Amino acid sequence: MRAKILIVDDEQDIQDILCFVLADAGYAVQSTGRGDEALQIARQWVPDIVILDIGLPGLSGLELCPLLVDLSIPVIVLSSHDRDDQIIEGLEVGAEDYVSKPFNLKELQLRIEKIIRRTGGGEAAQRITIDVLVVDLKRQQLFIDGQEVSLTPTEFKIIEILAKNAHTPVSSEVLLRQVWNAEEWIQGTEMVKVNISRLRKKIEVDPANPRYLLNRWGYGYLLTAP
Amino acid sequence: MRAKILIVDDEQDIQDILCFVLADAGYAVQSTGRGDEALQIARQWVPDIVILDIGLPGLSGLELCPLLVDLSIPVIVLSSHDRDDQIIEGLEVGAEDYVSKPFNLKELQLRIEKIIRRTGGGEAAQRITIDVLVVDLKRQQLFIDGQEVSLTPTEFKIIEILAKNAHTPVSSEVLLRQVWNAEEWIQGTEMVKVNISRLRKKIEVDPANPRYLLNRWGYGYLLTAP
DNA sequence: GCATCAAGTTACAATACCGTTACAATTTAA
DNA sequence: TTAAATTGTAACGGTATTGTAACTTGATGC
Repeated sequence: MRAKILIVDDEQDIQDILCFVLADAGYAVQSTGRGDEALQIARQWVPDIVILDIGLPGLSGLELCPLLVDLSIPVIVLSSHDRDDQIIEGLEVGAEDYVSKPFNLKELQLRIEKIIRRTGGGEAAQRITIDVLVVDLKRQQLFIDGQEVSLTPTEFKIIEILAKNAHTPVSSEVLLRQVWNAEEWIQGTEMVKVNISRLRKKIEVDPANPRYLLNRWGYGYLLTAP
Repeated sequence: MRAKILIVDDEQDIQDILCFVLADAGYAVQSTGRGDEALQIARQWVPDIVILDIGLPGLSGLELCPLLVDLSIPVIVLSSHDRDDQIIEGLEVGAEDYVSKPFNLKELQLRIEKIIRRTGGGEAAQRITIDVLVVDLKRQQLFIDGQEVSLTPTEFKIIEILAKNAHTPVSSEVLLRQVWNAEEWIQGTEMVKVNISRLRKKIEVDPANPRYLLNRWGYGYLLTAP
């Protein structure tokens, strides 16, 4: 899948240029000039990188940056060339990298590539995204449309296994083995049924007609998107 | 173990300043003005980071950089402010990061810390900032909103581990292992519970409804911001 | 339609986890 | 050495979670 980049800058010119160049370089790009909107997009779209102008009107870049870092999205901060202290501020609020304006496009691209290579290739997938569902394996959290849903340990284990096998059904037997470490089970699949039911109550709008956590009759359960 | 930094610059002044400042910041430092010598030191001493002036006489920085990258040592490139193309050259030969001369020392330090934290090399991350919480690892102090909170040694160890895993829950088992060096523990998690309780009394406004030091049922404790 | 089995729901009891308090043991500072 | 601070232990209560059972709903094949 193509890497997703979100551009946050109030200058329309810069938005346009970056959008064009980065889209041309093969990235999926979205852009906005407003901080609050950026946060919303970040939560729903979950970009791989955010390029953020620190001198943003409204919700300022300095405020926005740590929020993005909390979502474990790397941030490249843009700022004016002469303000030396802004570099430091930018790095202190947790930005992954810093580029000063007026910036060299090639430099920016190289820095983007570097981050993507690291976050994408380096460590084992920390989070799994299935449409609006985001499963953060490290933080043990589930997000739906950017909204956190609090799950109990067993519930999360189920979601984790289903997410790792997204779109394909997982049988109750496999779930029993993986979640409950049950090599042989005298009991039936009671626990699976009950926990699936509990899960649907939490993550589905209408638990009776699930949209994400589906069942394939005779095969098992699967996590998917509408 | 302290992180090791090798400084490669032909200007004696810069060598001296960097040596002094970085040694003061708690790093183990070596420096040289010659490219071939730098390579030799890198092979034998195996620094965690090399700070490399790209405009080096003899074996040039541009040639040296990829050799260091081959040794999987991250490189921060130093270069003159006005030469824009040097940034690109620097990044293209595999440098991890770039700082232009005349550089701001604080910026350089932050970039060093960032790389070290990522590569997991030496544990030289001096301070960890989580919103209004600042954990000073070197001085063993905790600040909340700039106000110092005095902690006992064990309390600080707990905060340190939680800070290093900011926003992600750490289980009692891990805490026991890391704080009390308990490979196997006959006792239960009593000490963890009690110490967390004591910590909350110190750092929370309302210990019964904590805002920073939270617990996620079944997962563990985490340090976060409201 | 009906028997059968998979799947969903509900309620309840057992359990695991967490927070607090008090007190003893230990270490540190004066 | 004494006093204070720190740390470990035990016990209790409250609450979230989990397993179990009974029952209902829905799908499938004859």
